[in-house]
Amino acid sequence: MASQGIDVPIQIEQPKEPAFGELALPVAFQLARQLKKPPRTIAQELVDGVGGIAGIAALEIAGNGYINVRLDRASYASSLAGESSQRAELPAKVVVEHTNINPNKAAHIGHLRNAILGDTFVRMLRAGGHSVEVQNYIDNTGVQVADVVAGFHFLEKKTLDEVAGLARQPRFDYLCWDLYARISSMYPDDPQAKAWRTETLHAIEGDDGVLAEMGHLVSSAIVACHLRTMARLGISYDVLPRESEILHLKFWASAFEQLKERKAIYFENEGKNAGCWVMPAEAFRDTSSGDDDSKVIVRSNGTVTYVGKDIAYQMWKFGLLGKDFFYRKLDGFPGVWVTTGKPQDEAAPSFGGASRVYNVIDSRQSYLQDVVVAGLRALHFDEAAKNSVHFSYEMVALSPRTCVELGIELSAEDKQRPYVEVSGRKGLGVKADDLLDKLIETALREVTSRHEEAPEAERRGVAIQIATGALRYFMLKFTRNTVIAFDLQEALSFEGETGPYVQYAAVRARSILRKTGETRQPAIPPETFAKVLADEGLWQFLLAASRADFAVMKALEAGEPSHAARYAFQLAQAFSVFYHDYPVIAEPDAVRKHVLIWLTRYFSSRLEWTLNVLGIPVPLYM
RNA sequence: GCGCCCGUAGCUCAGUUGGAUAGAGCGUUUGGCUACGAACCAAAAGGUCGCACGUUCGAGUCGUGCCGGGCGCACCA
Repeated sequence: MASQGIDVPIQIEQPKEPAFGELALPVAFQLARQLKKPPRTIAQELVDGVGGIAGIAALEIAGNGYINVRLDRASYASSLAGESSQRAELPAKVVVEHTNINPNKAAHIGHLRNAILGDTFVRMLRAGGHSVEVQNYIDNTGVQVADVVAGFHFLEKKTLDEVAGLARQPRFDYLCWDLYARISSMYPDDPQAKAWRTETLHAIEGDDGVLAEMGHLVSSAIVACHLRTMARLGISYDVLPRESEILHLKFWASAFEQLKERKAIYFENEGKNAGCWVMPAEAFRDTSSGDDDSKVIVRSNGTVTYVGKDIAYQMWKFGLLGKDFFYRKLDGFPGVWVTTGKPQDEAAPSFGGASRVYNVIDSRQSYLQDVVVAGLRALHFDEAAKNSVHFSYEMVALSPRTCVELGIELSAEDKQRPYVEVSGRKGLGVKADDLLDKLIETALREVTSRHEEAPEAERRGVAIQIATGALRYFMLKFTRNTVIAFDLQEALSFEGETGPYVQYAAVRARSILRKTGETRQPAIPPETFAKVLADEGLWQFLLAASRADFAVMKALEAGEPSHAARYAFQLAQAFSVFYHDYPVIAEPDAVRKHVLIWLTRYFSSRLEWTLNVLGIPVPLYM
């Protein structure tokens, strides 16, 4: 067989993505082995047999036996004219759940990474035509809320009214940040403080008395603070499922029955877990090494652990629990719904019931995420288990240099480390709002130095957009499994590989288009394209811009928002070169000028589309 | 002890699933503003891809073993 021609299917016969452009394929080497022929012979056969792809490409042999696909530039450019990035909406619903609001303190840089990564991925999913619902889990009954409440009540002797007064302050979360750190530092050597916490926790669990009421007050006030902080970055959520409702509506009871019935968990009679309901270790981990630590799901006192609640919640996300929350609109946040324990008058949309779920939680939680998925599998919800994705990312730590700048004292040991972990308990970290304020202030100085004449409010608006772009890009430029050693100077930079660099390209392109005065994309005949695009620089620029859709979808497939961000940067770089090398307005040749305007407009629309997916705004000027 | 992640230029990071001469940004040195705004561009210097075997036409990428660093492994969430 295969005595003449090639009968092995190869991808270049029908390229899925001609926009991938002029690329080299090592097919000759791959096929040479299968067909037991020299690579150069294979290459020649390919070129002879397959040349001419979809009428706009041709194959040619490179010097080393590789095969290049060459696009016909004029046809390719003409084919881009009517292109749009509209995609048919896919019927299946995707839920993206963040777990980043611990309603006990201000949001910090760790929360920012969670929110920006998750929000960008949501935008990518939507660009891909998926119907997406965004949730944020509110852990409003745990010890962390209890810590803050105990701090107000026992340590500061505040009454409910006094705390309510404080909660009306815009930066109430800052106050709790300090209080939380203060009371946490007391626990190691103050038994009384521990007793305060225990008492508060009981009160919150029983949902009774002043302490419980203070718990509601504190957690909802801090949730509002978080939502305001994230809104500054263009991030919002559709629904906030609260742990309190998971408890009160007895979500766990339903899950518990199913788990028992399917024998996914069992009652332990002996050993250290005696009296608990546990999930056997082999369900969620490889136990061949002899390590068989089972996971406690229900404690010996009859209460359910976090993982148990999370299994019930995960079932609900897939519509497999047989129960639902009640919902009400959240005051002050249009479009945001929150769960409640009682039926409401308002007609709420239907939440949950997804076919796929992404849980955006940092990689330290991977063990627990595995247990949750194992729970689904043990219940024979194999589809749901397969479609439960832990969208994990590494933590944000602080660079030692930044700790010094912030006046944080480091132990001799910490100074040796490459980075220092953020710790809410120690009050060690950079608050999200502080960072944003600092970015805005820096951006405003830059804007003012360039546009003194502009009104202050307008300059401020531009500065906010620049700050948003800088922060979002900074959090996205790292791949998910890279630990970010947060460096303040680096984050505050507006030069080089940064959000503002990309925004600047968009702004300059707009400026050219504004000055040329043309509002529509000029029609260019193929012969003109062929002539002008013979210029290698212009051709490469066009090719780069035409890859926007492909690059974003590729990033979506890889689950890496950083790839999309990096593409935007590379495209901006290509424009900077174009901008420098090809003066558009001053171009004397009218025909060539038309093509340059066409290119600028095409670039502008592709970059702005990409920036929109990344949640990075384009300022009026910079 | 077990599991997961990381080790690439002085620093911070990419590397499109095994392909051509390993790339960006920052920093350093040098050159470019009468503006489509220099938040930019051009050029130079800078690499034993932690180490060693292995797999194959081909390894930064896959396998095994070491070395170094980080994070998990609760009746906390």
